[in-house]
Amino acid sequence: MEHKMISIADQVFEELERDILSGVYERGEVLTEMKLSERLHVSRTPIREALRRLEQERIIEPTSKGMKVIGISRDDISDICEIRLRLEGLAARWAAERADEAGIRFLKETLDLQEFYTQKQDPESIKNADSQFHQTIYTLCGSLSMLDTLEPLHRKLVKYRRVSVSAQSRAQKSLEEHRAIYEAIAAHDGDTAEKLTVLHVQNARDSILKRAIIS
Amino acid sequence: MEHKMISIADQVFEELERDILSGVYERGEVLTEMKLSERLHVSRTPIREALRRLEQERIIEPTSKGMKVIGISRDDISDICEIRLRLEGLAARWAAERADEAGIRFLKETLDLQEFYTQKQDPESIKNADSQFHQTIYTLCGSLSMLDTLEPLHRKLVKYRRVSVSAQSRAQKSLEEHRAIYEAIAAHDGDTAEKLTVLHVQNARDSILKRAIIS
DNA sequence: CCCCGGTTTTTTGTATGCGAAAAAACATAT
DNA sequence: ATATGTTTTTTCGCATACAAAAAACCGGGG
Repeated sequence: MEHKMISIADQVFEELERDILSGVYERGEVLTEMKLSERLHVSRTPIREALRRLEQERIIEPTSKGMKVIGISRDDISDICEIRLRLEGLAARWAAERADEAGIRFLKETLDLQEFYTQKQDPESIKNADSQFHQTIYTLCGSLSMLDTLEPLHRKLVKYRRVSVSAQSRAQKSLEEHRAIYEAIAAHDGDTAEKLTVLHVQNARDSILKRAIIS
Repeated sequence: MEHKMISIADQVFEELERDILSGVYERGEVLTEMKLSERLHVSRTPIREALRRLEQERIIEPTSKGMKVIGISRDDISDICEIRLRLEGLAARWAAERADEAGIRFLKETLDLQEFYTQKQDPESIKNADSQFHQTIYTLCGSLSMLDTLEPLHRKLVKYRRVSVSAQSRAQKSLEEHRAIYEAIAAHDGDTAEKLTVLHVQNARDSILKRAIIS
């Protein structure tokens, strides 16, 4: 079978995105193709490609001299949460209505994983499993447009979600909410799935906005 | 400071996007860098960049041999309309709450333009003015995340909007709905703006889905 | 002191070459 | 005739060289 070849450009993109979102590169810092090229020991071509993708996601911004790292303001976070509030419920509804058994089993697996790490109290892994649960719903909902819409928004919050979910009480509650959402989706109960998801996103928003001190 | 220079890559992107969305390149057709390179008389580099952006917007899809033009199904259109239904109202609300006087004046101008072309019965220009009105609201709402979310969705529908709006009765009705929305935004009445916009998007959806025979 | 012209430097934009990987075409043996 | 192995072609990924544009610099005149 054919292996999925991971291009250098992809690796650079992921590395830069991770490093920017996790603060390795600070807000306002200017990245130039040349500097990154010698820093990462690859030619400018894949660097350019990665920068273009970051630009399209508004993680960086072109300036007269290089690309500037864009910060995310408290208002941005609030707006993104509001947008998610309107969409995640619909995504969950569609997942409930459209997912097949294999998809539901896969969702169960991600849920089990989250449960495992929550018991372990491993914040980084909890965050990943939490994200995975949402991303899986985006996929199960059977609309690429929904996936393309929610995924970038979700990714932008991931930095602040880590802070949020690392409060053990919130992690526990998040797990319970996920479980309820899963049950509704597994039962193909769109109404309940949507309702529960809206509540979940509201709670997540409150948790993020309460704790987030935006740099 | 000199004026911004429009790169060849940008031009190629816009040309390809337009040609794909308007059917010059058909669904399923495979585009290779070399062919496009000689067809458009530019090197592979800007072609590559444009193709990458089209790929990210899921307008084309990588295959073993070249990039394949992705079609948009009736279900896709329906889903996109449903997503817009949840978001456009919020965008209009924010625009009403946040836009300044200059922004409102600008919105008025796009509305006047639409009125002009509607009287002229010039379908292509009507479509553009109609799109412009929505895009302006996305901008006025003061959330880049909202802009980035709604703009790609809106662009994907533009092909079918043309068909829809070319029905004179719908064009007239759309204009009236826009005017009402404008009034609400100009009066900073978020509730009304949201309500009217939801109705407007519903009507637009019905109009598109009724007429669209997806190739 | 400031500002205005031209020059230098920095940085991005584009073209092109080379090699790898995969697909296609071909040939050969059973 | 088909299956399998080999060569040829296609296509992309990456690196690099060169061009163009914009920013920074600098020296002379107000």
